[in-house]
Amino acid sequence: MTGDRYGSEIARVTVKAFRHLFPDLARSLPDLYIFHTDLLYERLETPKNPEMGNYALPLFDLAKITRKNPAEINSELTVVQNNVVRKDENLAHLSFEAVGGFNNARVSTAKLAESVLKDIAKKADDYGSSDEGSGKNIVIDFSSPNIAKPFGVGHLRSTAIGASLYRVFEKLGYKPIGINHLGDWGTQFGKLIVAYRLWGSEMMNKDPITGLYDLYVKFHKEEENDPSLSDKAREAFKALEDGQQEEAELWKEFRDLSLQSFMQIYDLLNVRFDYYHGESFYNDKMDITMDRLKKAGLIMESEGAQVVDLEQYDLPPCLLAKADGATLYATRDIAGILYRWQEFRFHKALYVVGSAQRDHFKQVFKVIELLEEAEGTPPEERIRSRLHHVEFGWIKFQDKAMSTRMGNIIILEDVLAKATRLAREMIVAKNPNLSDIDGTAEMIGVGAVIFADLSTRKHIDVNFDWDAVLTFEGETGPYLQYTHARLCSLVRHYAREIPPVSDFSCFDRQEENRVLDLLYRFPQIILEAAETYEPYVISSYLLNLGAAFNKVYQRKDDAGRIDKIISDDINLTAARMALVNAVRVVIREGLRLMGIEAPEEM
RNA sequence: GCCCCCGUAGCUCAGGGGAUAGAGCAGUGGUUUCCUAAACCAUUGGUCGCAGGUUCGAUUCCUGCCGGGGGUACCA
Repeated sequence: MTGDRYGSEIARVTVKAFRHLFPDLARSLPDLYIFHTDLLYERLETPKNPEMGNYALPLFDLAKITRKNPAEINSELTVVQNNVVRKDENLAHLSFEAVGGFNNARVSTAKLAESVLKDIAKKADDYGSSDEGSGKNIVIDFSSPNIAKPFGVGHLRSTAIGASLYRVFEKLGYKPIGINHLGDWGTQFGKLIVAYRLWGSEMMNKDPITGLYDLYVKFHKEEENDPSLSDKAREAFKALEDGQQEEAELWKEFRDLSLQSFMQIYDLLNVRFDYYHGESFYNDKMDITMDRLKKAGLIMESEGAQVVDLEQYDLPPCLLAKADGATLYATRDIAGILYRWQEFRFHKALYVVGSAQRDHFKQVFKVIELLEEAEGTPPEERIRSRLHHVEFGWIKFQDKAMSTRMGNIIILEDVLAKATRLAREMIVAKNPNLSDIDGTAEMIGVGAVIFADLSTRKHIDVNFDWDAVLTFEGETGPYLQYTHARLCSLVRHYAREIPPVSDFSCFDRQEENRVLDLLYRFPQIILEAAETYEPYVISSYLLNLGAAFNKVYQRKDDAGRIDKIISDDINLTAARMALVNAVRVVIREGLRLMGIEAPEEM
């Protein structure tokens, strides 16, 4: 219940009331959750409908234990609760109400306003920050596109989720270490080298990445008619692995070209990495890794390949080396884990990789576990429990998987460019005097694309839908940016320092309570996003906050006129501006955590 | 074959043993002498894939089936 002051208070009052109501039960079943503040706190829910209050406790199971009607317990309970609260002026802001089997608790809007607005005014952008992660490294492996292939929308999820988790953990005081595990090694380079030698001159005079991509697609097409190409590709890769100069030079050229083009995209997305250790980075660590696994007695030969048998764990064998001796990606991942542990002593290592690779990570993590057992690593040095595969669903297009090989892919740069162009048109139509039209259009276009990607839970497969990404209305990034821009506009209109609020009693409406309740929960939302590795928690929260505020912003008085934030009533205006500023700060910070910029005007 | 994920409004998605199943988009009707209408308000729309089971209570948990996707040793 860290930080949730009101929840704790409600739990305490309720436990007190239960002890009073059920003294016999407290003796016979002292461990029952209703007699323990922390256990009862765990049972508190947020009411379905905000009008029902700020917290709710369902009493149905209690009805069973006490053999009483839940509604009856509830009405007796609320009488006692309200009595307790009335007698203690420190708790006078709480009230309880019985609604069927739900015991609903409310925090007075004025009190909520006082604590939340003061807190946010003081901490500003640091609201919701903590130092719980202080001194702890979190390795985040994300994005990891394949060299020599275009950066498709399929790679957006890993990039957006990873970049967001990076910021979330950083806000909680951890030291995140972002690693881009580039796919810069493997048999596809054999294919590219062969393709380049055969058709390179005709393809490579256009844009290099498009050229490489065309070569890749062409290779796969030709391979169907000419199986000997596959053998040539294998040979070329073998030559590369053996360090043949000609192959190595080609590889380096492909890698440099790709990296250059990826950097443009990362700049647009505002994503950065601490390391670009791709797969090739581990080439010189493979022998040591294999030796270590051999020494631990984990490796056996099977059908010519070197494997770790995992049958007793219900997993297919983990392949470490092919029959021809070439290593595989599992080997590189294992080497990567060992290297990262040695280098960073991470508290956790996250692998933001699609769910298609679930079995792969299960295998790799299991091998690590077996290695630690075999080597007798002391418990505090073991890393298995620190490793997490943060998996997510596919991005499909028209219900089909996108495939680079088939040439059926949507290029992220095109999507970003299209969204930005559309945003620009909108600005020109609506706010042509805006000073930085191009810069703002980019923030909006890119923000729309990122938000769309982070606005569904990560585990489900999503269909890429041009319309969904290019919509700026409703539950979208631009909706939040727009709300934020209007808040900034209010601050500009107010045109003076927002003074400390002296009287919070003007916050007395349901809609304001809702906004304040959401602001109050922001720190918990960040924690939840970190615990579940789920940026969606933040996007959905921000939409609720935006909608709740817009309701306040556009409410009307009895005469049907907009009840303005800025009015002749100086004190009322100052108080409302404190609320405006708080919402502005939280939306801007929330968007930042998602990797989205918030323009002050749009 | 076996394993995993998904199936909720026309569309895209939330919810996840209990309070009338929620949003956005699309549809319909409103709101601006303008604190940015990229907004707000109202309204239409659901046998929560199907069939059983557990339970006082299931859209939610369990089993089976149907439909979609993914994984299942030398790709990553």
